[in-house]
Amino acid sequence: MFIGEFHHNIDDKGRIAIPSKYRDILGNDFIITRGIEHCIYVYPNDTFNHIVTKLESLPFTKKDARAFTRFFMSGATAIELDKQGRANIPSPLVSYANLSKKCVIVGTGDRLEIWDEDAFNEFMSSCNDEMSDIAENLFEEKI
Amino acid sequence: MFIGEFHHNIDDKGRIAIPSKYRDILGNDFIITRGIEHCIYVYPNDTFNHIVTKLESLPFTKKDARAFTRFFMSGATAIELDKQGRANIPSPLVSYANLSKKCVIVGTGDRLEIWDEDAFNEFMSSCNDEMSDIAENLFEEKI
DNA sequence: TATTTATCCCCCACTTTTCCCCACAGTCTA
DNA sequence: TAGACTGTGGGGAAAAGTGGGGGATAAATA
Repeated sequence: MFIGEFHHNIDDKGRIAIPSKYRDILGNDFIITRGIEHCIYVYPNDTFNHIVTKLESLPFTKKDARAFTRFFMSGATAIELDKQGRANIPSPLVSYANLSKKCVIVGTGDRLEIWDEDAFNEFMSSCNDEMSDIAENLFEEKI
Repeated sequence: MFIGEFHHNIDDKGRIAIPSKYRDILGNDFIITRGIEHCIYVYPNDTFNHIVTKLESLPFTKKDARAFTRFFMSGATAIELDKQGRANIPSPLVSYANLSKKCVIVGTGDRLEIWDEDAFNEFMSSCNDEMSDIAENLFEEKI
């Protein structure tokens, strides 16, 4: 399970070090793709394949299915870590997530997310106040 | 499986390089045809044949079936890559997809899509805002 | 039928990008 | 304090993408 928050730099070549703590779970190759809030999702192969299977069950004749599949699959890239444990982020994803230099890598259970540091701080502070309301509607009964 | 996003140029002769990453899956000959959002779909032969079978199962007595089959089949062309790994796009498809110079080639699971860069950016930014909503309604239960 | 015109491929050469390797600095551990 | 590990930066070789020229084949015209 992915937990925690790490602050790493992405360099001019689009390389960013994956926290060593995660490498055991991720292995040497895995998938990254566009995330919904302009961040990057990092999935172990199994998890990603599972989502793809779900998406493939949707017909391409449905507009929303096309849009989401395009969004999700076109952003996806198979990553292999180099000997230093870094992932090479393709430039379309770098610009999608507005990664400049300072990045944040956070674990969110079944995946990692890579954020631009400023964007992450902004997002977190913007919903900190609402968190009480957000939590309110998540579950009906006791968890 | 086709994933990823590549930015290539189409030249005056209508040639565009298919990303080398895809050539293994596609092989040397495959099918391209009109896609729904004014882009070009690229299918391996098997996949294309499978869709054709599906379309043929629709009765020609239905107006929509006739229209869509006509749309899909009339645009189709068999492509052979040249020795540089480029596909020659027939001019009707070039104009259908408004390809000028800068193009985007994206993988969407079972096929590739070739877009004019401007058109692609426009489409993606137009549905970026909705992507959260779209994702919201795609699945009811956990995927 | 012969000549011209156009089209399509193939090949070569250049540029750009990508990938892989090495090196260094800071931190933690034994 | 020495050694190992982690994160960061840069250089060089190889691959991928791009553009243009030339020859073969097909179409068009006299």
